[in-house]
Amino acid sequence: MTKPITLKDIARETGVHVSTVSRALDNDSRHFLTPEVVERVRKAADEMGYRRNRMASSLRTKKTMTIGLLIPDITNTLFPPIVRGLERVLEEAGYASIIVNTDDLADRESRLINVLLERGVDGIVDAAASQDEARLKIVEKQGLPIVTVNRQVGNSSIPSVVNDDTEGVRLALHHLYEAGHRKIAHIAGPQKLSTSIARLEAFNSETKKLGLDLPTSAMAMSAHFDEDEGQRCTGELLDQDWKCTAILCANDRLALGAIAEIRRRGLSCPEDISVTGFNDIPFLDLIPPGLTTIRVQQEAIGRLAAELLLKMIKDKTATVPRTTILPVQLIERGSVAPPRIR
Amino acid sequence: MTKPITLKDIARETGVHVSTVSRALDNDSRHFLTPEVVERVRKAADEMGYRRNRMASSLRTKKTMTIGLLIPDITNTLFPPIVRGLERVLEEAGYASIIVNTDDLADRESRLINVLLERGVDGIVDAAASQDEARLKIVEKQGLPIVTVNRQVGNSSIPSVVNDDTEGVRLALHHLYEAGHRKIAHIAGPQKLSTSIARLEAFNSETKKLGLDLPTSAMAMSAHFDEDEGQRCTGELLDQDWKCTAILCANDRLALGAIAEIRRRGLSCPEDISVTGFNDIPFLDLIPPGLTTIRVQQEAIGRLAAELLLKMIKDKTATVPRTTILPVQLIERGSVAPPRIR
DNA sequence: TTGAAAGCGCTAACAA
DNA sequence: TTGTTAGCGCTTTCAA
Repeated sequence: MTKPITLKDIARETGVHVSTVSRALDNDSRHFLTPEVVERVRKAADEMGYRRNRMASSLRTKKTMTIGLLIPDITNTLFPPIVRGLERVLEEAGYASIIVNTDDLADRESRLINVLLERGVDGIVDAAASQDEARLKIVEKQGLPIVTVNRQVGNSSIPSVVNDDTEGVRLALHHLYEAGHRKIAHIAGPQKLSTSIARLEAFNSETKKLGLDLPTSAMAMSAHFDEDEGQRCTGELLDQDWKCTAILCANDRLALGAIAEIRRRGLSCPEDISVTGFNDIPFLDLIPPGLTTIRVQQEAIGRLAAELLLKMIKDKTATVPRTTILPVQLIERGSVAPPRIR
Repeated sequence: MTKPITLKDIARETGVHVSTVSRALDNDSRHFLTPEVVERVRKAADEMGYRRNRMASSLRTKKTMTIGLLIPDITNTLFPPIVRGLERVLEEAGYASIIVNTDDLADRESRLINVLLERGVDGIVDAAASQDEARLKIVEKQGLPIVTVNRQVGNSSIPSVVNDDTEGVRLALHHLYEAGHRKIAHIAGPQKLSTSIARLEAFNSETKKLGLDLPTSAMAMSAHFDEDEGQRCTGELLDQDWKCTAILCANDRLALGAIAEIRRRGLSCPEDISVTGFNDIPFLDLIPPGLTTIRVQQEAIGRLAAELLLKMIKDKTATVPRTTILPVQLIERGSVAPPRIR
């Protein structure tokens, strides 16, 4: 129960003024001092077990060396890699991060942004951005650097680092097309998320380019990115008269649900119906028939976002790219086969 | 780019002293004031968009309303549920959390504890505890509340919230025994972690109680909790003269590796060799043959740890249970069958 | 019930 | 090169 050592304590011990101690301990100002003093102070600080009180220094410098990270849900395997990527570069630069889970709930988002603001974060990385940018405008108005990752906010000017959703859908679609599929359905994600919107749009425009004439009922709308919704939407798709031979899903969990529903109906994937996913979450290779999917670079997204944010923090007037798009990759496994002739 | 409103601003606006404003905004002191003043101040604060500067208040009160969370690796699916459980109860109580990843590296652990200490966290939840308690002693000596979760530190007095590792092993072992297995091997986890140690000890004592006479080579030691090590250890087990009919693995990922290696050798699970895991990570039900495992309550662990920590923060002299053990549950799937008669 | 004043620990002008 | 001084925004005695 020893109480923390302060600069004052070290000053008393070494016989110099606190400001001298402060300078000796600050790498940017130590060169103002004689090496002997610096040495003496540092040694004393070390021996006394000094630890800088960042609250106090933040109060003076207006920098907390902390950034805020908004994510929808840390238990969703999509996000931890982003967190790691972020922390890798932030930690290096001396920043810590406060992570909050919004559950994709608007009121939670507002409340949690406030939590971050109260704690004086130097910047925000938003992996939980909704399409409503009102809340983020508040942040921008404070002059606080912010970047969204994985998702973008409508047509706002907030910089974002995202996956190439369009290319991913194109890749999956062409893969199905080349396997011989013409009647391809799409299970879209929740339309309040930019990723879902982008993927649905890509699906529409690419199928058109391919000359596929799909009924509107070829698109099923999921309410959540989960297995249950994948299952429900697949049911919808299979119940109608128009019969698809393949389902391109907006993410892996929807695809897993799709495969489950296909099986439940006594059909099989890929023999009766081919399925593709998006994201390439862990363990997909172990789950039969092996989901063919689009691999995204989540950790890279985190790293790039951190670098962008750091740049914005260092120079508030820095010009940063409005959108950084990361390449995606088709991962072929067992869930796609030529359509059955029928 | 508006700069933050301070108490001073509100004081000027409402014509009262800053200390009055402070009191009006503090639920514990507002009753000293006339309701009219409170009302007037609060209204002004609201309209002006006041947001408390927690750095400043922390400096005075020595409370940051922030707790630190040490985890080995957020991308390991075992930990996010703990984080959620923690945050659920901490957020409720007005606390935010700083999460750091130690990668189970001793020097990172020290450095990151220091990061948390510099930021003046009010308490620490350590889900990355190693067996070396030296680093945590520093924390305790500061009088800073700390609790370990999932793991315990040797025979220290630091409170912990853990799963019932012993019971879990007993459950899995008896399940195998009842299926007819007598030659049961164990793939142990890294012996620097308390969970691994506890599970290995339980394996030893329970097999003894059951009267199984196992050679020491029935125990393979993994260096990491991952698939590769599971595979390597299984190779070791299968290469020797003593032939096991079942492998009890210290966690699910080791078990997944074990199954892979069994298959690679042209054998099959559970027909030739039965396998059990520990933790019940997501998607296990979708991976054939369906790993029989022990389900642990990670989110509950997080919640309980948070409640414990809060109690310790509120009352530094509070007596808290040294160990809180959560019940575990056997989840039967397809990876266990009677041994082949041979 | 409100105000005045001090100070948390630190940094940064300014002075010497 | 070092010391002096002021003050970041807040809370909390003490006094009125």
